[in-house]
Amino acid sequence: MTYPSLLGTERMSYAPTLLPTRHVPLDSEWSTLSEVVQLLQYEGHCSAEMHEPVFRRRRIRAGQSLFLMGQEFGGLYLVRHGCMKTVITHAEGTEHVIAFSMQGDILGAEGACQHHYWCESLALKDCEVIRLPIDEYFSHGRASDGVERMLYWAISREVCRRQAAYAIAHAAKSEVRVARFLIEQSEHHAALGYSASQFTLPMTRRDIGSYLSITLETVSRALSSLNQLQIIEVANRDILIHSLEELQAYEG
Amino acid sequence: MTYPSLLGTERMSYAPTLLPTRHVPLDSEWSTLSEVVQLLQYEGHCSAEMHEPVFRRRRIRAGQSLFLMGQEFGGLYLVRHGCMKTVITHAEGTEHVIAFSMQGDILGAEGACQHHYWCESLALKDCEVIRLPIDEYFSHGRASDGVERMLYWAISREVCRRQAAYAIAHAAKSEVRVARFLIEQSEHHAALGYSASQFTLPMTRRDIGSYLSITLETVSRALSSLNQLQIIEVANRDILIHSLEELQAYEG
DNA sequence: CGGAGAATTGATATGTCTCAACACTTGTGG
DNA sequence: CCACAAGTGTTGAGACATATCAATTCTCCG
Repeated sequence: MTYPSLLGTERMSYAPTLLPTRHVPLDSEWSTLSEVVQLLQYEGHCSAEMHEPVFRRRRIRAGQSLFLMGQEFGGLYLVRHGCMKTVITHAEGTEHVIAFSMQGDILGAEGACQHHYWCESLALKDCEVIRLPIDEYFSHGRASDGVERMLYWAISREVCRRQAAYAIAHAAKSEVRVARFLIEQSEHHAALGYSASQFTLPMTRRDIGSYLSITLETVSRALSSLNQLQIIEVANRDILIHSLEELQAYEG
Repeated sequence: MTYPSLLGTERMSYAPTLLPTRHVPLDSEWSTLSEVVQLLQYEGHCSAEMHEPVFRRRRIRAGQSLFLMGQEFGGLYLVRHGCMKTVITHAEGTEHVIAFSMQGDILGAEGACQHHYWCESLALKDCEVIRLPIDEYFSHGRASDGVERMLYWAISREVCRRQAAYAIAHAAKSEVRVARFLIEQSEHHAALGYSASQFTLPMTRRDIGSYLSITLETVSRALSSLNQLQIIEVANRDILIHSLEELQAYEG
């Protein structure tokens, strides 16, 4: 039911990291605005320095949390490598997956209007994320160099993502939900330049089920069913989509 | 199945309306930044003029659309009076309600990172909305007077709302979904200074069902069930919550 | 190799959908 | 003002999909 590897969740301090200070920790690395713009696929303009290493990176090992529910807001995070899942834990202890994030995705957007994160983001595989200190931009009232606008643009993109996820999870039948989930994954991979027809899922059937509001057994059966229909080929977490058209047209 | 009153959907032109031009239409009215800040319950700072009438209002009669799916983005809208619903229409023609919005809520947030609205927002009752021309702020590269930041803050709040809606619609049992929906409505009313325990729903059972991914019959049965349990009292769209605690604790 | 979690598959239980009938509400026009 | 129509809401019976419980195999990792 629970993930034992989560027990080792580490916290971090949120010292200002907008610019490298005199004492740069040996294990830290920094990203440039240029890299951030590229990862976000942002097409707007930034007048700030593009090639200075000003955005701190952070590694998260599989199973570890980036931030916890209720934790003080410490900025957005941009996924550089790896795969994360974001969950809400209800009072009764039940976990609910609300998003899977990969390269170029934003984490923590729901904390930007609050002072706390509303959910927990944790790594499915070893990850590297870039901290985007929107909280510092916000509180320091910095000059308008286009960076803040880019960060808010990224947040508004998150609204679209959540909306799309909502639509996927609301399809009538479980097999259709699973089909649309696979399409979402496929498109996400394609957008990053990877194969749209062949990929390995980083999450368990239970996670997929939680995301789609169905049980893990139903996810498994749906995948087997789509497999038998020759629309996809499933081997554990390896997915091969034989016909994206059939998958998109699939309505049960 | 469909709403006949929607047929009369009117379109409007999106001429720049940031400042009143020489030809102010007789039927138009304008809101001040002060009013917008108050409606949004925004606590940040704006250095712009607070009491100039710069934000155009627009009336929408019950059943009419504010914007349609795929329509070119023309800014955010802030609800001043009335009640709206936002729907996605799928290729097959099925409608899916993704949000109900009332006073102080933002519409069109998903269009801010695109050039088009992704969904349709239409009035459940006669409404008045205020246009927030974030598109013009964005394209004109305006000075940093705090207004743009406020608009993006409003968008980030939308991420939280969508997330909350997601959690509500993902509860295991239909009665729990309906219970949580009522709690959401109650809290929304309370936040606006209205009664948390007594209110009239502006939407049909079908709309509620679409929002919660259940059928209208199931919504009706759930309400009847909660009524019989003495937790609430239902008479058509009039809701009286006898015990908010029991409603929150209700798990089937 | 052994153990724990992950995944598949089956049998049964249960909740929701579907189809249907009926009562209530609202708005319109004679 | 009433009759009527169309939409809204409630309730019931049966069909169907998914959840639940259970057994087995697979996979990964120490």
